[in-house]
Amino acid sequence: MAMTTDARGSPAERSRQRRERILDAAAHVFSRAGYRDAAVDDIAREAATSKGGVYFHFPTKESIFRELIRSTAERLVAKVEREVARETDPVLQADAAIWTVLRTFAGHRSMARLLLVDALGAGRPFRAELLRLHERFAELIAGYLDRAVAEGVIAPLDANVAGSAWFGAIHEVVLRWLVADRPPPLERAYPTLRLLLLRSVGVPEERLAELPNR
Amino acid sequence: MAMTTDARGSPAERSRQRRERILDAAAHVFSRAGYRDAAVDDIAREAATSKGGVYFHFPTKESIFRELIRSTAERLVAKVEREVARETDPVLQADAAIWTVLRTFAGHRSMARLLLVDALGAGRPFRAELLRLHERFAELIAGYLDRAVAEGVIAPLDANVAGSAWFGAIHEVVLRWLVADRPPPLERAYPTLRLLLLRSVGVPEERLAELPNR
DNA sequence: GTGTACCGACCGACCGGTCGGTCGGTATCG
DNA sequence: CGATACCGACCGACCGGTCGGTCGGTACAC
Repeated sequence: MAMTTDARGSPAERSRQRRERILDAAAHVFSRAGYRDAAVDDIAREAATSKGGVYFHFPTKESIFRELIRSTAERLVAKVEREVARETDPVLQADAAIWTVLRTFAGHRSMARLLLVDALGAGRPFRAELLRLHERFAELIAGYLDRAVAEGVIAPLDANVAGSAWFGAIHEVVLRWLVADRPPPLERAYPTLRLLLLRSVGVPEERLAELPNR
Repeated sequence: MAMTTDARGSPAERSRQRRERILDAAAHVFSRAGYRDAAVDDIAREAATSKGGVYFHFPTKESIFRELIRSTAERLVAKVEREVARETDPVLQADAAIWTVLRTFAGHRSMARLLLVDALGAGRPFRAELLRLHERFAELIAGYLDRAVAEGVIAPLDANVAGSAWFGAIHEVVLRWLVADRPPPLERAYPTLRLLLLRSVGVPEERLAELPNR
């Protein structure tokens, strides 16, 4: 009845799956131990393969981590942009972005750990990459704010600083949730955070009153 | 005329100076290479002493770093509290805190690097310590906000979330300044940041108009 | 004043462990 | 019989920490 081996699919397919298994294991190990303290041997063990097996699929330890970060961030950005695109009003777009980020992180705690915590302990090159990621999010936000200014919804402001500040505020709130012992649901911070952020750029109180409930 | 040796002061005094020299060198090396990549030999070389000399004054590499972080943070918190105490109005207090932090970091770039960037790459125990530091600052801010609420200057809000958000916003703006190639003066972000933060908690526009110029 | 005993400060060769990466080999499949 | 995938023993760089030893003072006796 049950197959005696799990040798399903073509060789190419099996190889792809193995690669994926290694990536999954790596995500696990990295977010448990941090980049430096995660040994390739640990990843190999958790992926039920060997160090040689890992190095067959990836040239370096660093490349595993990079790929993990890149694809994770990619998915998040895409998700945010998709949700934002469903709205046309800049205020609602900003709100949707905040909500999507919080909700996604809330549902993927270890992914969040990887992206926000571990990547920092990984040495120079990663920090640079991570900071570019920060920048990317900050610019995403700055873009929405600029459009809000252009449409006259809010008064002009330095969108770069505001983008960084928004990103930093969200980042820190998520970080606190990540490192707390038994944290309340992340979503609970949403109403306060949304109010703070929207008010900070001068969205008028009337607009704030008519925001959707979540 | 000039002394032929630089052997000034009592032995005890010389020892204290040496210790200080090592601490200075460590700050340098740590903020250049990050904790993990900073070898004790490097610190020794930069302090014009030897590894053994370093280990005479400090029990472990970790202890050097801890002392550096602790004393630096201590000084900053004390400075902020001193500046805040010169004001009585909660809004002006918050403004003074923001200004003090920005101005201090602006004047001590490598110190800021140490505190905000390197400490993160230093492994588990430091991250914990660093996060307690975040918490401390966030609570400092939350305290001011609570008082502002109590005095009826702003409407009630979740001061914990707001404290984290404020801290995160400031943190990120400073971080961006730290890692930029040739950044504009950090103080230039101050007007925007101050406006964002104070508005975010609902300080009325009239109050914002009467803030001091810097 | 000077010999002597002592001590804190400092030196740097060395040890031991860790870990990323390599390489010669083997198994499995088409 | 090749090629692809995989294995795991091994290498070597690196680095925190140790330890036996040196050296410049200082105190004190005489």
